[in-house]
Amino acid sequence: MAVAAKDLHGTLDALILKTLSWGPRHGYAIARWLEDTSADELVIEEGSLYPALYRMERKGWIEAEWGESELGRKAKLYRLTTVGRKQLRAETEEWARFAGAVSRILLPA
Amino acid sequence: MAVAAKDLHGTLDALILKTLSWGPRHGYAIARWLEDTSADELVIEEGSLYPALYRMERKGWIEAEWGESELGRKAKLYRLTTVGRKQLRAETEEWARFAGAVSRILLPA
DNA sequence: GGTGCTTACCTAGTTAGACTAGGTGTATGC
DNA sequence: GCATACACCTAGTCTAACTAGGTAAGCACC
Repeated sequence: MAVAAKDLHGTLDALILKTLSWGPRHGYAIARWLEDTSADELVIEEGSLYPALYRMERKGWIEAEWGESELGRKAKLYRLTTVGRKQLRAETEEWARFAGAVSRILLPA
Repeated sequence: MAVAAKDLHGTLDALILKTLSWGPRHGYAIARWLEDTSADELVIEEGSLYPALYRMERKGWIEAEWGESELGRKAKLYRLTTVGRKQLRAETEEWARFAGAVSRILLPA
């Protein structure tokens, strides 16, 4: 059984932005999608998720609106802004460079 | 020009352990080696490095001994312990899983 | 001999992100 | 009636890395 990463090490924002790049989603669904897509290798704690969403909303990367989930429940739907899309590109690039550099040192060629 | 990563996001310990796996080195040389090897994509701040070395010494991953640098200066030489070597394997594996999961989500296939 | 650069180490205090550990309320299934 | 899943929220803590300093020795240079 895959032991999940304990710490998202600064990648949470990028992961959320990427999730929303596929279309608007509510918080709970973002967490579920990331966990499913990573085969539970990433675990998104709610105590990390919701503060991150506020942070990103304040920064203008995402916008929220109350609506309904697929199951008909009250849910806060988030979607990417133009600034957020730009931010996603920047963070993706930064991740590629960082992860590449670390991997070249840590992992066998 | 490569803009260096601002934050090592929890990889510093693994990077130090890996550096020492090639043989004993003093703190300053560890930083130089990592920066050179990553073509300056990783920057090791001294305010991060020395506290990390203490942390790792306390945990028994590395051992220190005063000696001389290649240039004949007083320097504290660190080397991996058996526990540290085991820790390096664990952290490398953890990094591979984590970076893989994040990359599969963020980066285009 | 003074000035500046590099080597080498160290530390106090701050920041930021994710965490733990709780809480609310609604709906569904048994 | 009770447990579980859905969906959101928050206070407080932890940790790693950061900024921004400092010490000291050796070297080159004029």
